Amino acid sequence: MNKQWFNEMEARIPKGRVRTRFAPSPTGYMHVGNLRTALYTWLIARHSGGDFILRIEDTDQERFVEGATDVIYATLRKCGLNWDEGPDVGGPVGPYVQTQRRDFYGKYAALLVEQGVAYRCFCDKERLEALHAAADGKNVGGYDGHCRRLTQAEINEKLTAGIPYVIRQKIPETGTTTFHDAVFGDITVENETLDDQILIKSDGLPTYNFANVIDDHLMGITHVVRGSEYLSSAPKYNLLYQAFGWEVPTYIHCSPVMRDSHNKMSKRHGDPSYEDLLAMGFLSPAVVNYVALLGWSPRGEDCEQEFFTLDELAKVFDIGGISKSPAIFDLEKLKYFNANYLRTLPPDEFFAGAEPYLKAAVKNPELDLSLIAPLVQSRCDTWEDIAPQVDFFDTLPDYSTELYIHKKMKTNQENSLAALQAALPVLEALDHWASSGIHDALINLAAQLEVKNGRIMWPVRVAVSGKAVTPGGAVEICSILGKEESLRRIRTGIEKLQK
RNA sequence: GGCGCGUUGGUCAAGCGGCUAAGACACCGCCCUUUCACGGCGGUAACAUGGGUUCGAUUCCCAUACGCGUCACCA
Repeated sequence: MNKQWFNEMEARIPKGRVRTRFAPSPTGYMHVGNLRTALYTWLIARHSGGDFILRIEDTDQERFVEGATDVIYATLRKCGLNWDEGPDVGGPVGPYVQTQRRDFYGKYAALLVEQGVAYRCFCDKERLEALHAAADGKNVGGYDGHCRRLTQAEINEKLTAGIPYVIRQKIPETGTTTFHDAVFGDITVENETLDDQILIKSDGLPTYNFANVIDDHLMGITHVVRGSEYLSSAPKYNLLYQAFGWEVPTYIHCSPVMRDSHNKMSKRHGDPSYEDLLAMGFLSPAVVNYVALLGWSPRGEDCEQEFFTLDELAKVFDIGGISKSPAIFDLEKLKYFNANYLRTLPPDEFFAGAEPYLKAAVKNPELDLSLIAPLVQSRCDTWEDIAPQVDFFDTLPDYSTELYIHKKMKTNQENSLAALQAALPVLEALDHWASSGIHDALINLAAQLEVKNGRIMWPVRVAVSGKAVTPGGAVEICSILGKEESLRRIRTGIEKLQK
């Protein structure tokens, strides 16, 4: 065995700083749970001024999906989760794609075989399936250790015969193994319940569990964030680290993000991915903010704060705030976050984001969209809420005169007709069409007629919008529509009411 | 089934032996107001169950129930 090579690998490992990694497999898209894992991983690194590394785990060739890595890159970028090392940017401990590291795993596995901590297994599929069938749900788990007992002569014989083999980890038959997790604490299991798991598959590629241990060590990873579904395979890692004499990183297992109390969020159920949420009109920072709070909460003096920028999160994020129990993804609460982000956007940024949605609903080039935008800024959960609110600017909907009836305003069809008939000449007389003038004219009219403002405002607003609920009031709408169109709509209202 | 993990209001959650058990979303009411929204104020609503330990348990321990995960040459 080439000792020199192992020493060189060790020498590359950066020491003395926090290093975390996000290690997705390119098998699908970025789901909310993945995003959260990436976020926590990034936050832990940034909190300590450490390194955040991107590693692609593509050891399952059957599940490889073309283009999936691009989605990962794009999502991470859009969220602001920048990485210091990765397949595209390189780094001191590359390569950062597992299939490009396949020789490494073989060498370390051979080392374990040499030490007697792992062994070659020549059992074929049929035998393993028979084993499974015999076990049939009984408490005898996994592999029976058949090839453990092969003599060296038998091994050599099979090797020269070219029989394909895997390399399995030799788990002690007695005793217990204790594994420590930063979220779940100490977990102790009986070794006899542990399976002699496969380290190297017969295609020569490592299994997830083995590749993880090797890569995390070789890349100097100090904190491993992953889903709690890996919790039960974690104790076996300790045995591996022990065998190599390596330091075990801090493990942080996170409970899943659920769609309801029984099921995880999943593409299969049609749950939205990060990309889907953006397409649904959500803002990336709002999604990130909300997702951060699904399974983590700030403690101490920040414990009542819920709005955080990425930088603020990096500052206050701590592992102790991660929750053990699963969290249900609540679209209503995401909407609340999004509405808040939308509202606090500077007006020009809001307009920039809203413009495409405004254009889709208001085609008339005469109308100034930049005047409509501020009207909807405090009235949207997502961008998608814009169009249905502003479409009346484009064309007056055919509405029922019932809309003129309002209990609190004390309006009905008759007095609305009168109000419109009174308002018409007053507005016609205005030669400068602007909010303040329109406002004063209508308020003065109300005063003159000795009625509450609403008695005039409500009918006018209904007449110019054809809706019971509108962004902005009569004055704003009239001013945006322009004199000619406003008067035309008021006349239409009068006609409708006269019928 | 074995093993592991979890369980505070409908939801996210604080709490880490002593509290009238925070806060947020949603919901309801009031105020503001020319509608709606925003904003302000207030309200309804929770420690899964049973045993211990303790002067005292949401908090510690043990059962039970329910839920989740895992028992692959998938990650």
